[in-house]
Amino acid sequence: MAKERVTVVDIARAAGVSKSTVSLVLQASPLVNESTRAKVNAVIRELGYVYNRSAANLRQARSKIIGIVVNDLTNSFFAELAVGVDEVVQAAGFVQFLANTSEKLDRQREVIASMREHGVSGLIISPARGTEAADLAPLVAAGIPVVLVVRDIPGAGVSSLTSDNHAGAVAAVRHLVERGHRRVAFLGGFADTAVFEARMRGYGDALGEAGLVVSDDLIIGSAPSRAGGVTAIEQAMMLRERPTAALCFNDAVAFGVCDGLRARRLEPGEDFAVIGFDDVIEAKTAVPALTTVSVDPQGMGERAAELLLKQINSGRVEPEAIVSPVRLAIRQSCGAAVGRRVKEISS
Amino acid sequence: MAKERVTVVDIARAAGVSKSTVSLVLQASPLVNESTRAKVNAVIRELGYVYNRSAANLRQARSKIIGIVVNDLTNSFFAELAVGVDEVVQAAGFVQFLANTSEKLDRQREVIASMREHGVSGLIISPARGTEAADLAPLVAAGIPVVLVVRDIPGAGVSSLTSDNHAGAVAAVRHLVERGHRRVAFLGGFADTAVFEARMRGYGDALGEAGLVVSDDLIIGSAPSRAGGVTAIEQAMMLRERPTAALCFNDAVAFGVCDGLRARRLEPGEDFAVIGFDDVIEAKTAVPALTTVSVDPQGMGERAAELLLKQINSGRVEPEAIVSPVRLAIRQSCGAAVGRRVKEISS
DNA sequence: TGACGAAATTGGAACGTTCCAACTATTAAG
DNA sequence: CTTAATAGTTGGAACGTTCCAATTTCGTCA
Repeated sequence: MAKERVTVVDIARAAGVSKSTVSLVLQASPLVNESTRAKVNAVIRELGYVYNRSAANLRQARSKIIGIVVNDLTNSFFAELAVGVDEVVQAAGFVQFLANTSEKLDRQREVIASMREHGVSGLIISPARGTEAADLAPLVAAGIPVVLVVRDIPGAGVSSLTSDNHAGAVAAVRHLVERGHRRVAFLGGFADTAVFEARMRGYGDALGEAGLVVSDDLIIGSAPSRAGGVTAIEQAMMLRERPTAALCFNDAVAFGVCDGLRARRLEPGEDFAVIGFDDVIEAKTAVPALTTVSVDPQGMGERAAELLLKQINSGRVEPEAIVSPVRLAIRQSCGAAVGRRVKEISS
Repeated sequence: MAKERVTVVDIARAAGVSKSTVSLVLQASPLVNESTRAKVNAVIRELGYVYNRSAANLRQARSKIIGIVVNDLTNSFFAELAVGVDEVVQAAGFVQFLANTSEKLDRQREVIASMREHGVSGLIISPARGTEAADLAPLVAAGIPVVLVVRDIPGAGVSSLTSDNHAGAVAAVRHLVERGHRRVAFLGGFADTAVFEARMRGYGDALGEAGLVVSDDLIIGSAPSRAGGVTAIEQAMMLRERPTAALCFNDAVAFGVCDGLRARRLEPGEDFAVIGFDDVIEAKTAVPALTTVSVDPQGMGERAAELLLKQINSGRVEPEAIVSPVRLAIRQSCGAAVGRRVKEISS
């Protein structure tokens, strides 16, 4: 069944008008008379016509597709970001190509090339580690709007939307210090990323302003995952002078830190204060609820999409670097003023 | 810059061959001479040519795009499923359209329509709740291969890939019973889904074969989320005769149950046995590591993609309903043989 | 040397849409 | 009653590729 494709000329013939008129109807043009529009629409429904976007894309340049490439979909931060993007992109009548690079540069190169071939009218990219400005050059040369999210790439000449990592870290550490902590660790994350650098700098600055020295022992990198958090806290607890609190690179690490604490019979939030970063949805409902620097990934996805759409519609526009403010969501996991509760069972 | 698009005829002219030859080179046809192939490829690189898939799609029917629609990307089970799909689909030279429906039927209708317009050559769908066979009818009428994942829709006449929910539940409950539990609850999930029905039936059957009665009190539905798990276990703990173990609808619920348990100062795995369903990546690293029915979401995505690709390549093929086996991954969260450890601090 | 088959190459007609300029009806103004 | 303006409608030429049938080039064998 459905051997032959139904095309505009088929409905034109059936409706007794020209294909041009049908095309006008499809584009909801105000030029066509109300009654003919109704008739054409009726025939469209009747014959089960489906619009062929490949043909349309061929004729006109613009394409109603936007691409989104993320470095790790498995991380719920990025999954939420993607649904944020999808939300606004869909509402604008676009459709999203989503690709996952798993932090692999060659994979990223492939998917970007593939998206270009499909004529995406814009790209939202959370770049894989090690992405350079040169990787994006062909895109900007071709005049394709690009919005970088989460990780900025200096000198790429495209818009970016990042969160205020430095301010967030400062706020978190300040809070910890106010609650009496003197030995605060910075746990998790890969040291060679800009995000890590900014958060760690905020951590150091806040410590400094409180007159505390920052000790390299207390900065422990790891994979930015739950498993990484477990190993980081283990390492931290091997220190002679153990920390009593930690700012974690992200929420996944923070959850891992909580796990590791429990494995040592320490209750996060009571025996040790932990603060995360990102505020993924589970942060609110976890036990103890995670105190974290709220970045609102879904909202970030939405804003990135809006920014991209704006650039797409208004032709070419100046690249802008937006850093969105963050706020500290204070919940239970940082509840420990030092010594508030003396743990009976030691070790 | 890059005012004019570079097309096949441009490279044909520059390479001193015809556009047909260029097209042949692009398709890696064995028909063309090795030396001309090299020359053409050189020119392609030199001029920065990018292939126009819209034009190609227009000419030929097939499109190198597959669509994947999931009901909740925010749930890491589906995120992992999506990366599994992406993996094999990308390796096969396809690209994926991913859309999130948030369980909304009209959203689903829209995205499926949009994907058809883009000429996807196949669809992997994890249908929103309430999806009916009629919703998929236009797709099968148009001869577009569809693979349903996770949730099957009876009578839709398309292939499906589900996990053996019944057997998994049976294995889990059997394990609990062997460890001495008599009052086992079934927590979380919406009662009106086929997946819920299958898992609950397995739960009931296993109880029955052990000579235990199934009590409606112990079957407590909730949203299939972490928050839902918290409320479900709270409700369970209000019962006069409390359960000592629970099979949860999925891992998210199981994590919520653990949270709720801790909020009552009960340690999951010691004071109460909990088993999840799905085996998301965090299950392994959580503390306590979650005993769960392993479904391998990523592998499932891969198999779904392979199945779809097979159908796409081999023209039309009989719809097949595959139910993939599951295994019980025994970890710590079910560690409690009843009474094995007497909790000192009661309440 | 000529003929033949195989290997390469090629021009032109699609594919289904949009855009443009031109056209026809209809209405309003003089 | 003519003219001008306005509202709708229309045919045909693109867009960049693939496919087909036809053609050229080449090596081989009688």
